[in-house]
Amino acid sequence: MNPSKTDRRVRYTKKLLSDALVSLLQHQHISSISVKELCELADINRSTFYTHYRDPADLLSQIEAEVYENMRRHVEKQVLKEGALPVSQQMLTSILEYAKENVELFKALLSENCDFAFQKDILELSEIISSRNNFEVDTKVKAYLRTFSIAGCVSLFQEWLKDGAVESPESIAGMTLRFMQKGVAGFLYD
Amino acid sequence: MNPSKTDRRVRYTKKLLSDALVSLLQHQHISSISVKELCELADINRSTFYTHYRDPADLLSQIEAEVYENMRRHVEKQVLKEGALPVSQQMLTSILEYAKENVELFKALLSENCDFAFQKDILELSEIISSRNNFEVDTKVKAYLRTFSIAGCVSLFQEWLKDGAVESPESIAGMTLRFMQKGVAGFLYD
DNA sequence: TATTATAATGGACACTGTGTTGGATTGCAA
DNA sequence: TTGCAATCCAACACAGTGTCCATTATAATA
Repeated sequence: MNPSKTDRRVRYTKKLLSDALVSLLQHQHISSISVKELCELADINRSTFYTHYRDPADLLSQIEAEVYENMRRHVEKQVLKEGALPVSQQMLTSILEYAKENVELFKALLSENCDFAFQKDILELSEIISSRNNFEVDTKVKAYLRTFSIAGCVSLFQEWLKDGAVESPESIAGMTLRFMQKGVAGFLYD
Repeated sequence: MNPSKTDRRVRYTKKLLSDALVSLLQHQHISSISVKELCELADINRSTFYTHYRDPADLLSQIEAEVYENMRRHVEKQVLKEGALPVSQQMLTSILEYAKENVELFKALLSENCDFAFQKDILELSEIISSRNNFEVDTKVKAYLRTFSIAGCVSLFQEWLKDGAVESPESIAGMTLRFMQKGVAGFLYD
């Protein structure tokens, strides 16, 4: 299908490099990862790396784009099912299930070791989802609220993943929505 | 007072290097900042840098420690004044005023270009402040709530600073507390 | 002010990672 | 089987690193 991936060798090489990068990102920031160590871990020749990517950040952005695309499809499917405008329990659960199936990957992409492009994508995605939520208010305050909520969400997910994603996606989704909608209040009286 | 700072030359050198680092941190991640470019910007000899710091991250952690100490004192003074346990409007306002007086510095320390040590310090500080808030509940949920709230806070502050800190510290403090306490609800009906 | 201690400078060193090249080798696809 | 593209491998000049040491400049203080 994808012309750049017809050759099995290419696919294999890219997979090895991606896996190696995700693995390194568990402990190091993207800008401190050298091409050399990445290639050694992936057991790929350094020259080969350069035939596919400009540098590790380039590889990262391609991984991000791919995962984002998967998430967008996930969300779209969910929207079709429910026609949901505000973020629903089901929507969030579905996303978290996908994350749980790819723990290491999501841990890496959401962590401080990445360039936050992924988090910015999520912010964008959330704007698309709730864009029709147009109660007319000061847009600046609205922007602050969105920033507050999404950052809170993402950090909560991070912690969940870091601790091994033991709780069910459902319960995390429910908790997150309560925090978003009611803050501390939603925590106390429930 | 501080024996390591008796010599004026040392103080001056350290100041130049700190300023240069904060300036570079506006646009680059700490782990991508080279000693060379840092010294060129500060107009300090590279050898001199090494007599004071191990690497740029070392310098950063010293800056962080100093700012954190200032913040801790700030908070303590406020606690004495009010004996406040939950974070109060005054407490937050006071912190934000301090941040506004040092915009570039706080932008750098809170940004994605730092190692998050500072944000972790803030999390710790918040735990100290609200430690006596011991309504007995599932501590895991409580931990998630704290993560959610602090991350939201920090991101909101980041955005405020990035846009030039035009709003008053009071209004930002008020908004933040409403978000924390009531979430979206606190935004809608007010 | 003159003296002394020490901080900063500037140049040199070996070392490591970078990005590129050209040629040899491997293995996919048709 | 053959042709072609992907991978490997060795070598290259170049950048930044961290550590010297001799020299210069300047702060502290007698």
